[in-house]
Amino acid sequence: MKILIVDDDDMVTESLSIILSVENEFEIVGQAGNGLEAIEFCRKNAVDLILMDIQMPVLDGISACKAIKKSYPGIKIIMLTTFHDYKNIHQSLQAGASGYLLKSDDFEKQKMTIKTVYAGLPIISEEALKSFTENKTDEKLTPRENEIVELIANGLSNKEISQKLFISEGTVRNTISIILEKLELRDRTQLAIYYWQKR
Amino acid sequence: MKILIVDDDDMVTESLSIILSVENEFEIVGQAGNGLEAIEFCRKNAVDLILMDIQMPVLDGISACKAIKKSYPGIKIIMLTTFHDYKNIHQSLQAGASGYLLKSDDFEKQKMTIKTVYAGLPIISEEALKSFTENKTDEKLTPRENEIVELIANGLSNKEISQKLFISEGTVRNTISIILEKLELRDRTQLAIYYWQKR
DNA sequence: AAAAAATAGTGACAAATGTAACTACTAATA
DNA sequence: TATTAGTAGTTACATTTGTCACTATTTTTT
Repeated sequence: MKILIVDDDDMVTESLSIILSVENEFEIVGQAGNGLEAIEFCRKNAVDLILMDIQMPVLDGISACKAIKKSYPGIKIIMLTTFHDYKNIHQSLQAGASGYLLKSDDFEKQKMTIKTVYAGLPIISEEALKSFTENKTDEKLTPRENEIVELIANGLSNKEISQKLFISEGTVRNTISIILEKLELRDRTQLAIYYWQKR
Repeated sequence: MKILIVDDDDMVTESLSIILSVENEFEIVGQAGNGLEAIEFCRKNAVDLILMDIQMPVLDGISACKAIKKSYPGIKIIMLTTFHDYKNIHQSLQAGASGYLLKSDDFEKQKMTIKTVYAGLPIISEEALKSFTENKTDEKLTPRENEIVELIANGLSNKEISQKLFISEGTVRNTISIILEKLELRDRTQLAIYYWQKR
């Protein structure tokens, strides 16, 4: 299995190369420092699978993933990152990634992930999966504020929220103002999107 | 690996038993016809992994998954279904399932999934993954309406939408009214939620 | 004990949103 | 060819939403 490792941190590409090349199945055919280099490499070399960082200079991993998948749909791509928010998972999957794993996952898991993806099954790491399912409270917000966020994210109007919580509509509006300011959002719709799409 | 198969359709449990027992690694220790039977079985027998249908009489798979995970967190559960909408995936993962596969997946993939989950990596089937990432156009809506839905789901205001599409704000408002009526929603926030959470 | 944070409220106001009732043009379809 | 569907528009109106400026309790923290 010809593997290309893409990460702007040489420490990461180097250590991954060493660890993975222990396995006979894996053949590290190249390393790239950003998305553009990865695309270049795929054009010139045979690659089966790419381990790709998300945050990189020049061209980020998600854009590179899109481009590579378009030109070479046969190449499997596993996103590799320390950030594991919902947004990145979602975007990566939309960009055509077959999986997602954390640099902090142990090596046995990483190897298993690579083999499984190569076998044609998409996979996400346990930690990444957690970010799908973990509860959506924001530590920047108070309990009451989080409660209201959840109601907004379920499509309730201010009047409905006030009735459900037995408080005045004015209070609901004030609280939402504070929430929006804290989260740097503009309106309840962006808040609902933030709730479901991000984190 | 001691496997319990839970499905109200005997055809499914039988055929899965036969196919999986070919593999020496797998030992089918039981079959159950609903969630309650599954819980009973786990109380009386040692089980490593459960293949669980979602839609079942008496007690559905998601509820059973929750209950079993609470009492026996060590048991891995893979949801098994013909329906693969986002809502079910999401609910299953929240209920503690480690994976999700379609009855229509080929047997090799199903075996791989079971082995991978047993190894501690959560996995979802390729088809299920598709439902995460597939494009979100609604066939009830016209192309233009879908375009506007997407912009709303990205948090844009009516003014921003009108500027982006070079049409008047009034037209945007009218179009949104039609969209809301078609989808039986009340406001743009519910529309954004519908876009991201459903389908 | 004082200060800060969380909760709840009011009134006024501006801006955004959604609805209704129409018109008008074009492209596709029966 | 007549009709329908899709797109785009206007005007008017009602409602909802969000902001601002304050007040007031209660709870928590320093």
